[in-house]
Amino acid sequence: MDRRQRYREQTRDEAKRIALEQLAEAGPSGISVNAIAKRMGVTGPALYRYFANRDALLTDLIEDAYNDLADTMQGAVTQRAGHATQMRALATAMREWAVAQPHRYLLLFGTPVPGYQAPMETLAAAHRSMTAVLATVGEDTEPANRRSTLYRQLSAWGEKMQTGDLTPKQLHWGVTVWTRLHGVISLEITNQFEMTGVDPELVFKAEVEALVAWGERG
Amino acid sequence: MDRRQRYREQTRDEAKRIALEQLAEAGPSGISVNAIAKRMGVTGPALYRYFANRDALLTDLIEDAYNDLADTMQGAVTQRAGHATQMRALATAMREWAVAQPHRYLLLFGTPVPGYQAPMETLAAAHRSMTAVLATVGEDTEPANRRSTLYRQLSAWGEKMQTGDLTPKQLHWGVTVWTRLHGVISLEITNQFEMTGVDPELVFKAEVEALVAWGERG
DNA sequence: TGTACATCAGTGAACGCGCGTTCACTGATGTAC
DNA sequence: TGTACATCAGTGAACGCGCGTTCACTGATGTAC
Repeated sequence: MDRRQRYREQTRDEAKRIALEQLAEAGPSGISVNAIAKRMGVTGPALYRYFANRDALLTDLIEDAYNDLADTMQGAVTQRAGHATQMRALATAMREWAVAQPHRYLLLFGTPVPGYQAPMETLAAAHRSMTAVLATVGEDTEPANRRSTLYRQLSAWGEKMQTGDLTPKQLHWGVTVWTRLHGVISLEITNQFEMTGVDPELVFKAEVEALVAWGERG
Repeated sequence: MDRRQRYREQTRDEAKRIALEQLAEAGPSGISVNAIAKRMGVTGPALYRYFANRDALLTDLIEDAYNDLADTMQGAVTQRAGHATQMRALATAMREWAVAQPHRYLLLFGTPVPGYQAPMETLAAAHRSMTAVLATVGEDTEPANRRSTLYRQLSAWGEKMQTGDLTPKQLHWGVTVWTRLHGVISLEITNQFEMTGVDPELVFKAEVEALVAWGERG
């Protein structure tokens, strides 16, 4: 029977669900094995049947978040056609995901968890989001200045990521999309706009349109 | 005699210095009253003569960091002339400050410290950085679309901040400078560029030049 | 279908540790006459 | 200049709490003949 295995997965999922609630309420350092167990109606050591230790649990949460975000962004892009349309869909999907669950976004891109070293497994999941961004890239018409250090580094990165025939200029565009969207989103979900009375969503949309305009200019 | 008072300040400063070391090593949650006292060769309760409690200490660190960053940015801008030159100086100063002490930058703009509510005092310090950004703003020639929601909110914010005769468009420029610089800087100091092999400084410089070019276009 | 054995979930005690904060107290440093 | 008093820094014990993790053990669930 695999009833045991199904039960194992349910228990793991419940533990992670509660861990996410703790993350939302008290940040990464608020995630406690003992407290999770107590809320599951079980003693602390019981959870060590399901996670090697606290860090393993954290790794699971991080990997899940990367994958969830990447799925959301991929989904937004692949269901649409045209670079401008894809760009807007990607940006909206990314922001809405982050605003709906700021603690998960900050788990990935906020202050690094002290003493925690991300294992290799999470890297693959992280790459998938960048792939979605690169799907919104337009054509590259002008010949690039291949001699600049930045473009050489971008080329090397593109080869490592197997992005196929994307030029350094296109990769640079992808990076810029990423940093600009992150800039507005991260300031929004850390409440930095609060004291200004300015709606972060409007700032975000304006930034997206600036990107679209720039993208169409080539 | 004010020997006592000078001694008080020295003790406060030493406590804050050690707190910053803890912040660098173990994040905000790694700041511990007892551990600070121990490293000062004193018992835990002694520090309650100098700080009402742990949150008051945190508030001090945050206020200091805001003021330090604002001073750095103000200094970079006021010593130079010309919008493009000021823009480059401001951006460089901001990035170098953040890269030199990422834990302090993240204390201000990273994941909010759970359970900590920033008091009003820190707001004034926060505003000073934005003022430095707004000093790099160019002329506004075109008439703005004053009917948009974003521009109305920006106007209200400008009046509240007493920015004088800056137009909504110029305020929007200031916000955009802020979000774009923060986007690259925050991803750099959370090591998100590490796995790409791309030098964040080059990405940053390219972003600054894009801002300069946009600023000169008007 | 029934019995013997293996697997595994969960318990409870324990280890060693650190935390923020209060309180009554001692002893040193300053102030006023 | 000397003495009486007030101020203040720091101590040590205590409170109540939570943490991650280990270990030997019980009892239930599954598997093999």
